[in-house]
Amino acid sequence: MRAELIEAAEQILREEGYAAVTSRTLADRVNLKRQIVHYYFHSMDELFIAVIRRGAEQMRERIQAALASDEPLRALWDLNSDPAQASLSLELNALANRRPAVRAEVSRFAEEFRAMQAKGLVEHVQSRGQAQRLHPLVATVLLTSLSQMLTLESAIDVKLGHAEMLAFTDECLRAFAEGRDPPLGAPGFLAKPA
Amino acid sequence: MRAELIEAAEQILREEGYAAVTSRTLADRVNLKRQIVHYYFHSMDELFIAVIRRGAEQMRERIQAALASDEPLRALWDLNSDPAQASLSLELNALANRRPAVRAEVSRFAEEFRAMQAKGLVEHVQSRGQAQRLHPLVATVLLTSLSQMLTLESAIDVKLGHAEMLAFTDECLRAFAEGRDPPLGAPGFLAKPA
DNA sequence: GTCTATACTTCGATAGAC
DNA sequence: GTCTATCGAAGTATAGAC
Repeated sequence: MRAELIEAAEQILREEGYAAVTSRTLADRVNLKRQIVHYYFHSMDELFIAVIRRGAEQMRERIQAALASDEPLRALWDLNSDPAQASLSLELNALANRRPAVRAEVSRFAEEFRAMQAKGLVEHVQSRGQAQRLHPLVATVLLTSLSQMLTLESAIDVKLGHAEMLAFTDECLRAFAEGRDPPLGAPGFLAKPA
Repeated sequence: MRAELIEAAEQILREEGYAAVTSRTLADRVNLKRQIVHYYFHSMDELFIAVIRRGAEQMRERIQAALASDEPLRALWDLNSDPAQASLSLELNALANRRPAVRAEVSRFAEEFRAMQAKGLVEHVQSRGQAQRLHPLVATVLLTSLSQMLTLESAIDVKLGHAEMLAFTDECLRAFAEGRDPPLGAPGFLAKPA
């Protein structure tokens, strides 16, 4: 039941925002009375932290899978472009802004995942026998910021420049995968082609 | 009084999030009773839309000022890195996600400002007698996404990679201003150096 | 314009029956 | 474990006095 409540909370968080996560909306999803929430969680803070920790475990696995794929850069781009992932991330950030107890958890995991991605990219470049070019943390920040921002804008019908940006990104990812230099005026990303 | 309420709403939106913008917190800021909000605005949607339109006018002026400066690219970066601007933008996005009436306004202005910045960058490059390289919309999306995301992360104590990203960006902006090619592995941004 | 008064809803949280 | 009952606080909104 506790697990079901956490799952329901994550869904509501994604679909309707943190303001909609209340004891009532939660209990409705599991077809129980709203007091049940307080039985499993002493406070809403505790519930949110449980959601974060569970989400973090899943995210850790997804990042590892992406880094283990043939094209880690593109897999990470796709992962961060997942609308569910992006809106969950947005809501948790907004929540972190107003709940100190939540902030500590969110920033801890955010930094863990950033470090993880950067480390994975370094190893990928090394495994291809290439030299590092762009700082791995810079590449990671670029990748996650752009993909998440584009996804969030799409959710509110902002689309000007998206086609151009996606085409640009795709060309960069393709060039990197094939060991070519990126197009003129584009980020050279991680590695220097052989 | 109407103007004061709009100003108060914007402040609360920035400082405490959209969930904190209620008739009570608003009225407290202007030292009146909470019913006053309903006298000036028929609904909360109407209030939010008034906030958006007023904010949009200011944003329009700031973008124009940035584009008219010596270093438009850097001025735009600084503008989007303003914590007040970034968190207001985040809250309006979150609000737009849940209030359809708000969404239409937000996406309209977001696209207007994006087009405005892109057009300004094109004119700047032309005035320097340079050839276009990176698509102006791509440059605009890159600029705003990165600066806003970094600012938002700072607000929740996420800082891993920020120093590297800022140093990288600064070097790109400097190279562009001085008509040099950007550092290896970096975005070439807008123009091809003479 | 601003107030008091009020209606109705929802929130988080606790106490105690079963 | 899940329920009923209840609390105090806060939310949007309306009616009507001054």
